[in-house]
Amino acid sequence: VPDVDPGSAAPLRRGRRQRLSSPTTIHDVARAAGVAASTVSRAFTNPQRVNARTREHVFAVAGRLGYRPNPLARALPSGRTTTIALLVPDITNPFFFDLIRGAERQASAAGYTVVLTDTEESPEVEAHNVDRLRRAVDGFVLASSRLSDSRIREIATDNVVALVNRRLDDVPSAVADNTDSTRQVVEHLASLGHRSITYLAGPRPSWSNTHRWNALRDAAKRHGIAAERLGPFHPSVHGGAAAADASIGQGATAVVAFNALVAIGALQRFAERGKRVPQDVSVVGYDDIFGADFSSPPLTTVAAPIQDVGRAAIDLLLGQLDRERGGPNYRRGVALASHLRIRQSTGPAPH
Amino acid sequence: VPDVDPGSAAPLRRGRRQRLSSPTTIHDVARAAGVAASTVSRAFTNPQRVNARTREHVFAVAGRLGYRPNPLARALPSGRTTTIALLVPDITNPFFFDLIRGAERQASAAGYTVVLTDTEESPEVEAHNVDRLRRAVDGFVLASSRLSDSRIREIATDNVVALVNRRLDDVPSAVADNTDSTRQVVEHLASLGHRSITYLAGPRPSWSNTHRWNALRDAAKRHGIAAERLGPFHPSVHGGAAAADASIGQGATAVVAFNALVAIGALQRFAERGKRVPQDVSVVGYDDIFGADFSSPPLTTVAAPIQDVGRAAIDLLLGQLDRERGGPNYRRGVALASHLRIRQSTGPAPH
DNA sequence: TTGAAAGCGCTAACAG
DNA sequence: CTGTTAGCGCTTTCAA
Repeated sequence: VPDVDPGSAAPLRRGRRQRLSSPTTIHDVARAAGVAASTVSRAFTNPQRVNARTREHVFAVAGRLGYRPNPLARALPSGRTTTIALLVPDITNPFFFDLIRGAERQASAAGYTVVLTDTEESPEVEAHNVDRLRRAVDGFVLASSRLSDSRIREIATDNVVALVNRRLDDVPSAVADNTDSTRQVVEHLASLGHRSITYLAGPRPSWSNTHRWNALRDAAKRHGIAAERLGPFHPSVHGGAAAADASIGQGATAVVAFNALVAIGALQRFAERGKRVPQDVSVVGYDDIFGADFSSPPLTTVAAPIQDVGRAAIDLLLGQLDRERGGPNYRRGVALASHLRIRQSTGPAPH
Repeated sequence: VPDVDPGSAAPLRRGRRQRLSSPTTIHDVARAAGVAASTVSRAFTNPQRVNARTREHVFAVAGRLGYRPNPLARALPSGRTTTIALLVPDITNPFFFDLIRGAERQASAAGYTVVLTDTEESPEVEAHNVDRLRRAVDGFVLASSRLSDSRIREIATDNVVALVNRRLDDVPSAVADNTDSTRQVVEHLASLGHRSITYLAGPRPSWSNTHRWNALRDAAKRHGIAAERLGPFHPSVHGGAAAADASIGQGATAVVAFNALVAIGALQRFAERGKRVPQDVSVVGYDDIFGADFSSPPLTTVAAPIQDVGRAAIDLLLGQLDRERGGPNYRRGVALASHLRIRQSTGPAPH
């Protein structure tokens, strides 16, 4: 690569981005190929509507010139950015890894880019991010949204939205259904002789939190077992420590934590406080995250096909996008079943 | 849920995005404020270059109309997207959480959006993602890139890039420096009576892998200790199982794993194979990830301020962007020191 | 300090 | 099947 053309003193570096050689445009290709710019455009966006020979010629020239369509310029007139925003409340929660990966893969497969933002458990940050990305994406996947129902409806009015782990009329959603798996949890604990279950609650705005608690309370009632609720606690290992202390104060023998982070935090705190798991207290957590299988002791969890949930959410979103363009594939929502995965943190009730 | 509004036959849904009321533009504001569109534009991008009174008036009108600048339209003429791409080789590796969060926070603080992509340990996917995002972002942060030096140089020629955990002349980078912490590892193991250390290698294209192995070999030599290398292994818990088996075959008494995922996988495999840690074999891993503190036994690790590394990488990138616009704050690179965090996976050499 | 005008690179009618 | 022509919403000279 020759360093600099000695003939040109100052030029070559005009424009605002000095070292970036100004990229090949549709016009460069058109000129070099001896066709109109619109033909080049069509060749790329609607190949079947241009003569096979000219099309191949255009592609050849474009390839030779290293032409790459500018996604921004493409998005402006069409309104379509082929970008999807994925909002999660806590990017450091391993629960979201698989969700993110599933969503990313499904989106990539469809030619979409996903921009990921961390809302840090704050409804305000979440709303602000939506606002900021509004015109830069084709739609939003709100995962475990902390926004109010009304705020979500509002957003869904003038944006394409799919929800994850949240149910709301008229807004498509992909959720992990914990109804049956929670029943399994209750029966598992009941069979071990537990007469009372303490739920360590997560964030109030979390739909999953309510869903899980309701399922637990109902199943417990059906089995004639007491169900208590403590919290809410921050959905992290730190929150788990607080939750453990609270449950000790309450004399719990079996706790079911809002999520595995809280459960793992509780496990650690129980150990510090001299409570043996599962001899003194049994611990169950939702979400079979990384680490749940090697905690001390390994954690009994409710496992959901979360990568599939991520995929489904993207499908729901793309379905709506297609519907807007007249496509038929639009679904109201999906619920994927989860199941109990028994490990060593649950055992017979004490006494 | 009412199925369909019976009152509206077909209308209400015109344009390509039916239910989206066409958003307020700069022209709407201009008209309503009785000024030229360019004045509205200036008011938002260069406030000090428009009369204070008109500026306030424009803002008032814009606020009343709910005007939001369209980032795409803004990016087209200016070439600036205020978006940064962050590429990581494995989004499910907890190591990257804090990196991502640090980068995200620093970027947001500067008004930038980050798009995150998972390259799944593949140089091809990585190169492809760069290519695809080329014109949609202002710059790239390549974290633990799996690309070759020459490919990275090539990319850095016509893109703004910052590297994480990779050193390369002329390309700014933020790295966790493991030189001193690796010396600490060697001295720690030596003081426990180990005479030989086995390194469980990570991906060949990983700079960290080479960096760590070199540091280990050098420190071992200085202490008159043997250093062996096994691998490469896939940088995951699965790779760790293979690594454990290999090290058992080799009779290792002290292993240092490329990363904590491999170390945790090895821990599990050692347990399955009846090897006690640390009585039979000591285990150390790089990266003090989520889970390292509650594995069985808790893992001795090399901990780095990885969130700060993420921040630094963004700073490096923004520094270059500013330099392109004439700003001075441009730095070649930063190296943040890491340190040994001793837990229970290391102990006296057997015999 | 402000307005008019010319694009940024691409898409999408509309003719031909 | 292909070319011409208008923009998409905004920025940015250039004059006034």
